[in-house]
Amino acid sequence: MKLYNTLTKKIEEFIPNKEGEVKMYTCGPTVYHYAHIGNLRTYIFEDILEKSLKYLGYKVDRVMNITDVGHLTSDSDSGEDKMLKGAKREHKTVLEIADYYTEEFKKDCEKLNVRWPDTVSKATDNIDQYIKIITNLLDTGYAYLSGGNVYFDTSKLDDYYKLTNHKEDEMVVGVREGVEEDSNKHNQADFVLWFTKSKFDDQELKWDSPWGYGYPGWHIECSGISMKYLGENLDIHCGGIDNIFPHHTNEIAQSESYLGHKWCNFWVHGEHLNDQTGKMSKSKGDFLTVNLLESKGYDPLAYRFMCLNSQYRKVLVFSYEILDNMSLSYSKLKSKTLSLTDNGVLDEDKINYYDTKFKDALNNNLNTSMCLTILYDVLKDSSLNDLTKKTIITKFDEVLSLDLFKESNIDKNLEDKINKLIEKRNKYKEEKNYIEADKIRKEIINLGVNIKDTREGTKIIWN
RNA sequence: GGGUCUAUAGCCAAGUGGUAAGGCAUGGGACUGCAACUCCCUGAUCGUUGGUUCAAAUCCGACUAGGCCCUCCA
Repeated sequence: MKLYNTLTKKIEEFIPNKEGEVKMYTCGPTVYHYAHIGNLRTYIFEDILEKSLKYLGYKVDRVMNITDVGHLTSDSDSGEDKMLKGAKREHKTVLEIADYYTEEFKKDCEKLNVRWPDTVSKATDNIDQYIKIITNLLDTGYAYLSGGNVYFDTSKLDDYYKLTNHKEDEMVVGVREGVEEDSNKHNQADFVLWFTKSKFDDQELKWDSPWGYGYPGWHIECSGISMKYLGENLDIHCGGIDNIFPHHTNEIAQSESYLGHKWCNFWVHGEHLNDQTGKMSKSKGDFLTVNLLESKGYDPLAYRFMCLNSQYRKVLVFSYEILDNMSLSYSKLKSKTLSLTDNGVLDEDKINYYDTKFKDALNNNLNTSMCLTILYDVLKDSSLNDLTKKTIITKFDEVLSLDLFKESNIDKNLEDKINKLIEKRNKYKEEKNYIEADKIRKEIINLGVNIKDTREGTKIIWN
């Protein structure tokens, strides 16, 4: 499989450390608020990657963290803890907040058919692991104590910026507002591994450590959890593109210093979903959640379809115009797949032919847009019988996960009611009383469904 | 200022050197009492500009526009 590797800035052939097996780590959410659909885009991408690897025959072992402590609004000692901020906002404890939003995140994933990873671990469940790593980094001189906190010493590394090509001299400190420099640091780029001293004394979650009562920095959790569950050699590390710096840069620094060897060969990052003004964020403009889209009548899977129509490395811009367009495409596609029958005999040659094309598209840096084109090709191929089409597309949907053969939930009472109305309408139609017939049609449409007159009679079209 | 990515029809988008996939919309037609659904037909020389080449949307340079990162972020 060819994938773009942020580490080399090239599309490369993906080769795992152990043939046929992939150890994959993906950065999880900080559960202090609802996820917006931009956040979820990354999880959709990771889901597609995981399922593609499996489709191509790899055994995939995937781990994700849940950040429920330590993620500050800044990496200097001046930041506010995101979790704490969420708890204050809602007058709850940090743990209540974490549990609540973890569940909400899980629900969003279910709605988007994002598979929950095999191993999902909370940052607060692995404190001993972080302490083990930090102790080692202090022993080997990669870390130092200052002002009560433990820092990683980036000056010990020649290639700290290898993921970004940043040049330290050219870096602009405080590009963002509200970033204060931490005077305890020896170098500008150093980062905190363990806090015992924060300006925010009311930090709820703290643990004993060799350096005092405190809590871990944000970056150490991903390194710790990854190594605990996936070992010393990782094959793929994913995340949103914004994580490249500083989060992933710091993960590499601390992990490789700890291990004494290269840690992860492939870094794969998902591009953002932007709104028309640029980056989507929770603090600005519409807070687009899956729930919001649903309340406006959109199927969450139409959003998944929208993501698949693009490619994970391309900026995707959100607008309701585009979502409307994609919703329509999606429902048309689905009505086609749902109308496929079980008639015919399986054509193994054709199945293999399309399966190969589909795999080629996935192999090509997850060309999901091409995957959809192949899907349309299958539907249009007049040499294929329905059963063969259905078999091929069912396989595709293992990766695409668009529920292409899942009927929407039909309300039985509503169905009866509509059928009665249709009967009534047909009577009027026979009498050529089209005024009354149209009235009934309008009534049916007002119930939220459509009808279609066919040779076999009137059919209900469920939206 | 440094880094990084992008620029293809109204919209989404494929294309990785040989004369532009696909989807949605639009327009026309079939079907219909009219419609909806469905089906058929219908559109672009690829941001601008140099260069390499027999041949470039595809490679190289410049320019223009835009996104993101440079210690919140997916």
